[in-house]
Amino acid sequence: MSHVERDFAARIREHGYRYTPQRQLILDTLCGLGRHATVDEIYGRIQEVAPTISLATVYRTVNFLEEMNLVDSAEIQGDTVYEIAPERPHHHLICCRCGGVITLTGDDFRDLICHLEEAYGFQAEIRHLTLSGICADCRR
Amino acid sequence: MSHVERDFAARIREHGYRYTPQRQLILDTLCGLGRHATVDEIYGRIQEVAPTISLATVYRTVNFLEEMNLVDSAEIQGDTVYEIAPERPHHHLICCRCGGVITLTGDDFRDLICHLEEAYGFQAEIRHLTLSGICADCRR
DNA sequence: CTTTATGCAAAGCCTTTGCATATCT
DNA sequence: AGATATGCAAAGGCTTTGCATAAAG
Repeated sequence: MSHVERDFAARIREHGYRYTPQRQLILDTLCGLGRHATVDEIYGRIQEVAPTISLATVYRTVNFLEEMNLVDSAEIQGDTVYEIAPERPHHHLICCRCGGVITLTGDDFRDLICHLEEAYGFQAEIRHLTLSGICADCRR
Repeated sequence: MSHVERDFAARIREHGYRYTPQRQLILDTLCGLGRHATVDEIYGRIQEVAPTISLATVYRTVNFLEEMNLVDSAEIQGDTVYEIAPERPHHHLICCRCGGVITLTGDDFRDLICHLEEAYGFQAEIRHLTLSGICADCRR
């Protein structure tokens, strides 16, 4: 169990909730995947290890973990996907052609945010953005 | 019937499909609303005028119109919404607090697109983006 | 006339929920 | 002990689909 996982447990218990095997397993699965996953993907993976876990629990758990801010959700091409919430804001570039995902962890959006604030007084909260386009490989 | 509507008819017929009263009515409704609308909102409005139109037709029609590139869809706070596809790319800033929508029609994203291309070789296709944040009014 | 579109009703998904049981603190 | 979480099964909502009928070109 890494210190990251212990942080999960602490963050959950702080709020008076329980760190159950199911919640741990779902967090582990998402950590292991290291990418976006649908509820069905999570459920499938988990069934190999713990076949008694129910789909309802996966749904309840991802919603719960999202509320705890331990997990982020996004809508990608009609699917709702989940992933471990990164410490820092991050963003994804998704290639329409090959489906590849580029993850941005830097400040690529800082200028845009400043611009929107100056031009419209709008304080953009861009923590997890997904943009479509064509990646470098596919353009060749 | 404005010239815009005639364009719709032409665009549909060009592809060998038919410009039916139902399709016209749904396009009219979206034009009249001038904003995002859910299928239910469209259906509700239309029922006041043409109560015989079916919900299935509204679903089929918005999908059809989206395929014709006459209508855009977006996912806003869990709802799928539709609107007339603008000639030019445009974007929305949505205030988390008041729900207000600011529509951007300018080149606010040009710098960002250039940056992503330079930094990652990624050719972003940003035609209809929705960002969350807090609007100027609510910040006061 | 031929093909496409519609209305209706039924089926399909994905997701949530009620309730009894089990489990965590 | 007392509250929360789980599993199961059922219900809910939204969306799609099959089929016969109607209507557009």
